[in-house]
Amino acid sequence: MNTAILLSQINQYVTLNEAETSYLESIVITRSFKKNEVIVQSGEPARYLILVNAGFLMTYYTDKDNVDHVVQFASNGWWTGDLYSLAQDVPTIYTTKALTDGEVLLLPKLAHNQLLEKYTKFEKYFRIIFHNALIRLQFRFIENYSTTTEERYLAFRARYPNIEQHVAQKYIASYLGITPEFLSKIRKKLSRG
Amino acid sequence: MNTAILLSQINQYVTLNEAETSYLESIVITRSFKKNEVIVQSGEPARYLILVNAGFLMTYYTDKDNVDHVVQFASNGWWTGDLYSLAQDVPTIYTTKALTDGEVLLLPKLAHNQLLEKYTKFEKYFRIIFHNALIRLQFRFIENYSTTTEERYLAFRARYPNIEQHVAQKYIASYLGITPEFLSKIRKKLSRG
DNA sequence: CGTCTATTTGAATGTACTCAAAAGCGGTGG
DNA sequence: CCACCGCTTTTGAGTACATTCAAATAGACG
Repeated sequence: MNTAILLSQINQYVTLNEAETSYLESIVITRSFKKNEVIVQSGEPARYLILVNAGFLMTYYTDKDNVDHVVQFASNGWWTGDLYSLAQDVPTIYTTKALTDGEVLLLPKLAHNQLLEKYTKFEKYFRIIFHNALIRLQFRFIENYSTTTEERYLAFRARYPNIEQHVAQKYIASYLGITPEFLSKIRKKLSRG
Repeated sequence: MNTAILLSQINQYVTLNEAETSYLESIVITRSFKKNEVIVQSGEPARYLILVNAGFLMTYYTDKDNVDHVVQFASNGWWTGDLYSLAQDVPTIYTTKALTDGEVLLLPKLAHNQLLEKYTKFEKYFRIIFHNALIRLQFRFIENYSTTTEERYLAFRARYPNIEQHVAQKYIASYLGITPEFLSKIRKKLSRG
């Protein structure tokens, strides 16, 4: 089992001893996936926190008019998973799908809770992880209010240069909150100007 | 010093013993404020996590074109403060201002760090707080993509019925990400139809 | 090669914005 | 207590950004 990425992720913020490391390794599940495979299906309760070990994933939700909206692209070292569904045991509205072949580590809900209870170091780790995720989401939020769509597309390309090659433009449009047609027009404008 | 709200806030998620309670009480600072007073000024590094004890606050940031965008209204029992500025010691882009007379409890940055180190129960508490804040922000995010502006205004009114009376319409418009003129037109339409 | 899906292009439409002016409202001083 | 001042809200006209719908073109993959 390849937990190197998980451990280096965690050791950025806390220093795990042997007991903590081996306990963690004993409870995570490795799962490999193929391109286009669905890792988490909306409508079912979320069961895992997911860490991407290799490859690319995207997560989208389906609104009441049956339109998909991409909310996250995830690669190497990124956590994903529906915290709300995990906490409340309600069906998740998110679907997570593979953009490439790859591998994830699954941390089952129950194991996660036990981990927090058994070693407070993981309380600290997840406190920091949630803290950082909150800051990033706040940043994305205010970016939406103070930049044009064109600027946001350029920022996206700058921030995730290696994602664009794996994902259809319509999903990038969805992530940016615009239609594929309009993204196509922005790209045309940029290539001319 | 009135720490009742703080303690009941925290005891929703963890159970503090006497040592933890009295330590916490020894490090928070009470500060009362008047309507229109600025609690935190953008441009300076954030120094406190802030819990509202009484009254209403709003937090907004000022973008590169000098336009204000309201990001949060806070009342009784709500935390506020710029996590990024606190963590990185950079100037905050947010200004926090009083909408009414009231009182806040201030948790200084250093005291917060000491609290986390000294009692791991607070790691758990803040892990949960950040976790919940993240879920709420994710929800707000997807709401923006899948509802009309009119629906968002109605949802806002339903969610914060007691805030509308304290705050100028232009700030609600700002919170919703629209111009005051457009909110006025939405309201006219709603009152007719 | 053919089929299916993604992307591009264009025309018509709609949603929200800008700018300007009028009306409403609250607080302050005479 | 009322009149005035400054700020907020309303209203309207014109405009810009982004959407919808439809059709043409390009690409991917069996």
